[in-house]
Amino acid sequence: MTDPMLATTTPNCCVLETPLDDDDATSLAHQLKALADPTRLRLLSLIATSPTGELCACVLPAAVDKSQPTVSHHLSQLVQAGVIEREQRGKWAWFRLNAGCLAAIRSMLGEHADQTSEASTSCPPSACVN
Amino acid sequence: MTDPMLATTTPNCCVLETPLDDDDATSLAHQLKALADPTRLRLLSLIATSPTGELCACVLPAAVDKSQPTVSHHLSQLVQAGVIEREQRGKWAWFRLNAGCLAAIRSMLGEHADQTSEASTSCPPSACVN
DNA sequence: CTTTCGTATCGATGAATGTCGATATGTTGC
DNA sequence: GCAACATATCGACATTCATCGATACGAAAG
Repeated sequence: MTDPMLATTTPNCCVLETPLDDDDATSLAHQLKALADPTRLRLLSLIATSPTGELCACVLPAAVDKSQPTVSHHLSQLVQAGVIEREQRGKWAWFRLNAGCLAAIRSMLGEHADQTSEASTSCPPSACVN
Repeated sequence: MTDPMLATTTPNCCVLETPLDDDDATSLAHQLKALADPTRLRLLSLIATSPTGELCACVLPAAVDKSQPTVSHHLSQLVQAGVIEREQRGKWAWFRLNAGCLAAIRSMLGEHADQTSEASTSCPPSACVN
């Protein structure tokens, strides 16, 4: 209605199709914020790449070199964001990836961002880390 | 080498393939942090959905209802992260999406996150916003 | 050259966040 | 019930960050 050149495949789902309203922007920002931390990304990555598809919390403090409360805190953030799922098994807590959530976040970042431009700079050349 | 069940399409690029080392996690976290703010997401979305593909900075403070210094600050963050590009044209600054960067971030979140699971919860039911 | 106007930088401030030690909760085994 | 252990919660602290007013920079116009 507002813009005739859009409406290709996805109606109004992602950042590249329709200007986000405040609510959508806030909720997407929440999701991304849950991912936007080195320790949480490493935890997520460890869980996601586990051969069995799940990982016991007991190995994680050592794996990411952080204290047990810190790891517990980060795991809670990831669970609350819906990126991973928690299961109590005896006295151990096991975590599993929720791939659907990650896919949803990815699609919010643009369903067809690939065909639009073939990675001009890929991203920041080197200024990225700072 | 470490895990025989991987190596499907992407070698070692994303969170779902290989456990991230500290450096990769830090740089990905930086990228995501640049996106993980409601105001920046709205700015990005406005620029990305502009019919001409670019937008003058002069319209943005009103568009997102934030002060001019605040908008300038957020635009700088997005430029530094490589998500948008800046071009000085006369006394106006114009911004354009760098779709390649967004695609790169998306692929870091998982090339084939789609086929792994069909959005069980999609994401957090409603607890997401808080 | 001076004024005007768009944008960036500076300084300050209040809020959010990552981290950890201490402690509470909860589950297993004796 | 009690001891042992895995995990969560609490309180505190340092750091980061979003925001804005004031101001500096830069380019166009007169």
